Amino acid sequence: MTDREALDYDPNAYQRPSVAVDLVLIGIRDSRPAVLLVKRDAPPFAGRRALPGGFVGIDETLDDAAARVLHGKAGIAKAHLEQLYTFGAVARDPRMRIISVAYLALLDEAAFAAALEDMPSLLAATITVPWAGETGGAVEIATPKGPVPLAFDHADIVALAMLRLRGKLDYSDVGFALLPDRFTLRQLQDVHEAILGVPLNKPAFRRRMLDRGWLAATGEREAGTSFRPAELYRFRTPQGA
Amino acid sequence: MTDREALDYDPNAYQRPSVAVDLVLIGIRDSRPAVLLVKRDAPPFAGRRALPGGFVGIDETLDDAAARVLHGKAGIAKAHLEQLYTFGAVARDPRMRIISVAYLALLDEAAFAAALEDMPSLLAATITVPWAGETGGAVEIATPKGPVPLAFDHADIVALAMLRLRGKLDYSDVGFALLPDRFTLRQLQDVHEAILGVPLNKPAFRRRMLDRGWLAATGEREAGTSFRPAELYRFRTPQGA
DNA sequence: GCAATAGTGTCTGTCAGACAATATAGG
DNA sequence: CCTATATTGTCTGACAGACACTATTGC
Repeated sequence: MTDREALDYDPNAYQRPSVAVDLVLIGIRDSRPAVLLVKRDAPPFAGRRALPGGFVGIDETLDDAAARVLHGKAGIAKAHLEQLYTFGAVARDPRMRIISVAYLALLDEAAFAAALEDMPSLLAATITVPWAGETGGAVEIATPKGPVPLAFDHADIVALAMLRLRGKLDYSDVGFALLPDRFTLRQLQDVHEAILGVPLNKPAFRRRMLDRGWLAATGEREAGTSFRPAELYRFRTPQGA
Repeated sequence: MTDREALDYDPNAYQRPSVAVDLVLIGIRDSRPAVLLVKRDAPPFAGRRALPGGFVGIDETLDDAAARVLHGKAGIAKAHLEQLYTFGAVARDPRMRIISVAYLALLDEAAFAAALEDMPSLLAATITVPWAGETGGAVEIATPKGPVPLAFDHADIVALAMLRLRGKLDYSDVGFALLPDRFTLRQLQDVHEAILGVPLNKPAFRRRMLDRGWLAATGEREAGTSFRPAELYRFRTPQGA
């Protein structure tokens, strides 16, 4: 029996990796996608920015660990959370073997701003996706002061998060997770344009969204405009399907 | 400092979960999707069928672990392998905490048959997906002798694999991973129909596939038919995009 | 020539993009 | 009335489904 085969029978005989979750907290700021980052105090990558993360407890599910990090490290009570991908390169953390389950977390503009307010240690950086079409290349993560290099393989994780977001935007409800409870069609279109990085045709967008049956008109109108106010809609989880 | 917070700072102070990979080996048999299963010898679920899997070594990546299981447990040298999802329910294995990274592996008909031949311990079971539209419900896994109950949460993993396969079929190259190097358009359509579970329109399917630019005509024809032989095509990885 | 399937042409409905016209709120 | 944006209407081109027709091979 080789060492490799022994792994199949006696997991206790071998060293186990640590398992962590890392969160890509995304919101829309000034019509651009942005991500919330923490600052690392200790080596490796001391001083660099990183995704909020934490180890998975032996008695907690991955989703629970993600929710705990969301609450503890970002001070956010509730957000759309979905598992993204699991990163398992051997040397992705130079200290020891850590396998990281990445989660995508989506915040509306108010929740994003509130998190920044409540946790001054957080930094918001805008994400720019070079229009590389399908294949997910690198993304630029920057503040007005300049680019923000990330620790570990976290830039890859953000890039994958944007790719996933783009892919799911049109056929799933992720777009609504970036908006408040009530929103106008223009706000919804702004979110889609920010994620996709391209302008969209207004009448076509309206038709498509309304025909999907996901929107319920509230009868209310937005306030505070100096022009014709738009109708407020609410996301309605699809019925029959 | 609470126990939870301590996890963030000292991973060695707490027990680590084991990490495994499980493979959903899918091929098309008799125009139906099928999966390759191993038989469990030891408890829990002794005697039941399960997905081939193994623990992840401390010095191997997740992809490497998946390739090792592919080779060792299924006797397959090469297949399309892609990470599917990571399952982390606390009690998914009653013995101990095992987090499993599920992989989707796609085999063409010959490779599927060869694996069955080479490893007599493998069982091929057909997968039937109830036409539940989008939301991924349960799938039926059965042989001609009857339904095959799976160990652990492996039935959920197979269900997710089918959902992913259906979702990616039309816009990615996964369909070609289920076919040999050279194939006819009819074979390609058969694969799509088997995965989607619905008949497709022949002229529209041909147009769509040829317009995508993924197919290269070989000039050769299939042999052994008693009627007009179809042209053989080869998958050509997209150029410009 | 016959059987059976490969491959093509054409019609039609659906739908997105483009463009423009109309509606409406505050000032 | 004027400004700025919401909302709607219409035209057009791209494309999928339906259906029928032609092509080709073995027998």
